[in-house]
Amino acid sequence: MSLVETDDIEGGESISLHQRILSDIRDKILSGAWAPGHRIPFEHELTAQYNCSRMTVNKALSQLAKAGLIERRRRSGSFVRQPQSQAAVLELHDIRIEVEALGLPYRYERLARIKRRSGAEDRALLGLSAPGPVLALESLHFAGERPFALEQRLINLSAVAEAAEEEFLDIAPGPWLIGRVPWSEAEHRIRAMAADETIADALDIDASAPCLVVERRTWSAEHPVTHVRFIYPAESHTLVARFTPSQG
Amino acid sequence: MSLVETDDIEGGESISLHQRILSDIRDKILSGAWAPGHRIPFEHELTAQYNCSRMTVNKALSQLAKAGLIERRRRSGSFVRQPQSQAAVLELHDIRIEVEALGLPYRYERLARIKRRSGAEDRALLGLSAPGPVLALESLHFAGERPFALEQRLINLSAVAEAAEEEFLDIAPGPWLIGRVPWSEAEHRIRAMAADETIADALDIDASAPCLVVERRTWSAEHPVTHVRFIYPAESHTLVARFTPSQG
DNA sequence: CGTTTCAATATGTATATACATAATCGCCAT
DNA sequence: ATGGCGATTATGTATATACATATTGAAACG
Repeated sequence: MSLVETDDIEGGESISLHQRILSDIRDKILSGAWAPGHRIPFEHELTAQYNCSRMTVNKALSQLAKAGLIERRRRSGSFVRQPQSQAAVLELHDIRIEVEALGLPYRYERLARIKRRSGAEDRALLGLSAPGPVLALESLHFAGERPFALEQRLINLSAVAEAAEEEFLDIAPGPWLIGRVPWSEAEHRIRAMAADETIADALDIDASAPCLVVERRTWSAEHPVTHVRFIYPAESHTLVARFTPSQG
Repeated sequence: MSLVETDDIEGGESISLHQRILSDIRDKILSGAWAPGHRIPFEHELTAQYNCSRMTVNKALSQLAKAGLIERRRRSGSFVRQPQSQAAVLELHDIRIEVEALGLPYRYERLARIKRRSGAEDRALLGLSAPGPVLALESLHFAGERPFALEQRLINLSAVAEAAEEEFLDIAPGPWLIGRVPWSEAEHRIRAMAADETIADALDIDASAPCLVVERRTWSAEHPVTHVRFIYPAESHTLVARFTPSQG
């Protein structure tokens, strides 16, 4: 009814008001319209603007605060934070969940898919001793409009034959592999790197900008399954891992 | 109601009910008490258990869903999700051991040592709510002739009073703290960064060269102990972490 | 016997309200 | 002036309530 009537776009898109406030503000921040340090409207002002209750506004703002986009100060208001703090967890690395945890729409796009006989480099990455068929995939993960991560993956077709039949147009290789192939061991390598031209191009960042690189090799019962390299723009990504000694 | 009365340790720490529900459930899941697929209590059951309104329960569950720990299905209930955490193993690394493993001679050099009352930034890094004395240390770790890592550390003197008497000229803060302070929890943040001039100078690399930054916060029994930031030149360092799925 | 319909149920979203808490501003007294 | 103190203000948390929506299970129907 009159609740959703703040001029809808002609899509008739029926997203929740809460989502609408959230993305409105996020857009303002990410587009730079509201620079870091800028004070965003008070809850009661947003309440008036969107013609809704304070609880609804509050929930949206709390969410933005938890995502690290804004900082809230009692009696003073809410302020756009310095860009940082995109949080992710090292544990299982499902990019969709990472992105959605930030409250951003997730999108996946396959860039390339090549089936070939493994060369020396492929074998080194996968840890194979003998040549064999491999599938090389390159894809992009988006958070909203921006590229979030570039994925470069090798799949050992000797270990996962069914992958040869999959196009990976609609599903990312990570989720596809999970559940299909029980993994027994994995190794992460994490490092920093300057973006070369190809990477900078794909991620839409400056050439030689610093990137965080996470590589993972996975084995299943001694057989190499896959090698994947995720490349994140430095400013958009921080890995977070929390430990407690021994017992979980 | 017996649930709510666990009542405060003598810190008077009064966390919100919402936080309490959240961590209760998270603990159940992460400890394995509630396995993947398990149906967690309905909102109205939790409402009864915690003697609170549905909104409060709903907020907590929504948050868990957004974090990817549970999945919510209308009419059916909420269920623990599949991908259980692999206990992340990035051990607290000792730089001396890293360097010596490379077969290079290790050397440590303290650059600065300042005792001060914690400012806002110090408190943010350590996670302190009230001001108090802290020790700020800056040191360099060498591998052979070359700087291997720059260390910037804060020690909470309220938690580790003896550190105030130590000069840290001959022993690095890391090894000094280990063994003296049993830690109960740690959080790592890993990211890439371009070196600013100060860092480039200390590490003897080009300005704006990519660096790997590892930050760690450590707590002992709820008390913040130390915050440390290691900055490595990108080309000299890769973190390696190896997991085996935590059997459960 | 299969299909359609409908009511029951659990979650999703929103409202109005209330009181707590922290930070700030301005007033007042020294 | 100036240092302290109370009033004001914005956020933090919780409540009770309402209705929407998706899904399920069972009843009604052809």
